[in-house]
Order: sequence, then C-alpha cells, then structure tokens
Amino acid sequence: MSDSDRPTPPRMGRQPLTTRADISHVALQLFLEHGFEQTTVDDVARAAGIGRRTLFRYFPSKSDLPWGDFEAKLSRMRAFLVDTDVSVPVVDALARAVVEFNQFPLEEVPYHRERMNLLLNVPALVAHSSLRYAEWRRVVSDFAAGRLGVSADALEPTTIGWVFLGASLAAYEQWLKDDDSDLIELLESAVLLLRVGFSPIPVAPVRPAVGA
Amino acid sequence: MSDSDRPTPPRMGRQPLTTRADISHVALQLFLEHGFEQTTVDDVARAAGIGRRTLFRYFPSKSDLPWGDFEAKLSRMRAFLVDTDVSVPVVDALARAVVEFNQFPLEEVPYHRERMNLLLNVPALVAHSSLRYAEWRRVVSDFAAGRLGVSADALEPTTIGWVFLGASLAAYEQWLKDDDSDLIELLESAVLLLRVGFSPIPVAPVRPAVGA
DNA sequence: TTTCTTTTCGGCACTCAGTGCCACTAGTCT
DNA sequence: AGACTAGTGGCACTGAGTGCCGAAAAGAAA
Repeated sequence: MSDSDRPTPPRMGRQPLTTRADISHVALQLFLEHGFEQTTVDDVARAAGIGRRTLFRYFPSKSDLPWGDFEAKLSRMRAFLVDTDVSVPVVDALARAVVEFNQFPLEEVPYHRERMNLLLNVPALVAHSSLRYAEWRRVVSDFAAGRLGVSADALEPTTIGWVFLGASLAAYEQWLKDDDSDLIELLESAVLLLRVGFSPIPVAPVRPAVGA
Repeated sequence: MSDSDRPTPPRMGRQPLTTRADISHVALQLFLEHGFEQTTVDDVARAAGIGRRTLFRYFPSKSDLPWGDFEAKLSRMRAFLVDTDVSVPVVDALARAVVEFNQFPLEEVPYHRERMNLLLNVPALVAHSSLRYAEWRRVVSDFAAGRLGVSADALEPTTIGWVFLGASLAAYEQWLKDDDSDLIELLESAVLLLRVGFSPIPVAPVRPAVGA
C-alpha cells in the first residue's frame, strides 16, 4: 500500500506504445465497418500502428478485442456489492448492481449499443463471451454465497448467478431490437420476472425452518 | 410421408463409411485420455479411420465432436413439449421437459458424466457450447411464447429460456462435483428455486387479468 | 557518457483449425 | 456398359495464436 499512491510512478524500461482501450476502439471501428470475420488480426494491428505480435500481448484473442477492459468493470461491480448495506436483501442488492453495472455516460451509449450488437450476434463472439459471462456470474454468486452463508459453488448461489445473467441478457436483446427502448427499464422488468418467480400456483411464502 | 416409411431405402451413391455417433465416441475417448487441447483433429480422424477432410463434413468443428447428435435431442424435447396437455402450466411443462431431456439409460450415465465434465470445464468447449445452449433456449422460449400468446423474441419467453438454462446448468455443476448425487433431483431443486422466485418480500399471487 | 538493467516491441517460423477445389470411389438406375 | 449420384480424402491455402529471440527505449548506476 506504500507504492499504490504514487502519482506518476517512474517505471523502468520502455514505455508502452498504446493502451488496451485504444486498440479496442480501433478494432471495434473496423469490425463495424467490415464485419468481425472479414477483419483479420493483422488489419487491426496495422490500423492500431502496432505489430501483430504486440497486439496479442494486449489481448489474448481476437474475440477479446470488443470487450476492452472488462476486468475493471467487474471490480467496480464487486466493490458496489461489497458497499451495499447488509440490510438490503440479496435480490435487491443484485438488482441495483445490475443497473449500476450497465449505466453508461450518454455519449457512450451508441458506441456501447454497437458493441453489444456484435457481442450478441456474431457467433464467434457469442461463444467467446460465455467465458466473460462466467466471470460475471462468479461475482454474483460470490456475493449471494456470502450473504446466504454457503459456498459459492452451492446450488443456490450458482443458480442466482445464472438467473441474473439470463435476465440481463434477455433485457439486452430487447434493447438492441428497439432503438427507442430504455436499457435500465428493461433490466428492471426482467429482474422483476425473477422476483415473482415462475410458479403458476401461488407459492406460500417460505418460512425459514427454525433450527435447521 | 410416402417415402419416410420405407424399411431400407436403397439410397443412391456411395455408402457413408461411418456415423456421427461413431466419430463422436472415438473423439470423446481421445479427449478423455489425452485432453481436448492435446488432441488434434488429425488424431481423431486417424483414430476414426477417416480422412481429416471427411471428419469436417460430419462435424463443423472440433468443439462439436463431444456433442454428438444434439439436434436429435432437441427435436425430442420439442416433440415432448408439443405433446404436453395445454392444461399443464408452462413452468410445469418445462420442468418436466428438462427432466425428460436429461434422462439417460443407466449404462450411458458414466459416459454422459465425462462428456459434461469436458463441456463444462474446457474453456474452448464452454465457449462453443453457448451456441448449442442458444438453440436449446430457443426451444424453451418458442414453447413459452406459444403458450403466452406473444412473440418468441419478447422479454418474457426469452427470460424463461435463459432462466431454465441457468437452472439446468447450475444443477449439472452440482452433479459433476458429487459422484453420488442424482441429476434429476438436482434439476428439480434448481427449478423449484425458479418457481418460488427470488423475492425477499413475499409477492402477492398474481391474478390473471380478466378479459386480457 | 557509458554501461547495466528492465520492459516493451515485433519479426520469424511454427502448429493447428477450418475451407475450397477437385479428382476418385462406390454405389444405384437405365 | 454407361450414366448418374453421393461419400471420400488429398492438396493447398487462410488465419488465429504461440515460442523464441534479438532490437528498441526507457531509468539507474558507474
């Protein structure tokens, strides 16, 4: 902690030529212009002014390019959940976190829309994204597990992880279909479906078994 | 329908050398023995006694090999749902379909277990599987949409698709962790979580709007 | 300044998945 | 036999991703 607050840590060695964000933007531009499959990694590297080999040091795969710095977003979500007061029920906390996680500055919204359009429609990206989603689910299930006092690998927290992911992506699909729709509203609608459950017969409120 | 009931339709042209199922079995054997990444497509082709080029006519990608004939399973599930009496509520019908879909003859269970172990743990397969899962979700959301009288792309059916997929996979994860667990029981537990919903405050039973 | 050390850069060569092309093989039908 | 049809597989090619290694660019020490 003594070296994390240095303003401009004068690092050793050569300075990086570019940033993950820069490369990601250049790549997205090309993907939107010519399509994901039609764009080669060499194209991206050339457009970004770096060598192909260097690009693969910034991003482990072509499919990671549209994601940018996802790990940073996950950290923010984790922090948001940790900061949530324990009096807030698990589902409410997660509902708020989902909304928070998908809030973007107005000028970034069209850009984000195009990005998600690719991620949810290009087969190679759909496939690869599931690995990112797994990390996201882990954040959710870790939180739920902590609150429920069970292992993060148990049935309930993992199901909660899946179910919130599903609701979020279902909301995104709607959002992408309609230019005038509001992502946050859709997310809230989807989470509401989770809340009420899918039981056709109204279920009696479950009373925690005493002494279990 | 006049040619679908011929006992041995004397086809034209050369007879296929092998079957999807055969290749899939051979591949799975090698994947379990040496690992998925360590096994090349050439290895599989050689072991199956066919050319590499031929293998890619039976399966569009290496990652499809462990899935075998998934389309056939989907068709069975679709048929099961269509045959379900309309008096059975949507969620019940889906719960039964999920169970039906994951029922295997006893002798195939250990084999299925290893297969799912690969599919849920090898990153390349995890990624690719999401494309198969999308087809599965489509079966679910089509059914739900039909029952609810809305488009299959609408928020509710797609959410139902996601949520049932999530519950199923959460159950599978538990099953794989414990040799003595029962997949069907776990699936039912997971679906029960969906039924009751995740609302912390008991939600008033939703009465269907009369005349809607 | 020179030299040392550290870090990034990127060329080269390689493996492997997946594809288009095309000739070959093994069957059925006249 | 000859025509037709469908499966096979070799060959060559593209493109993603990796290991290796020397070059470039920075700070630190001499």
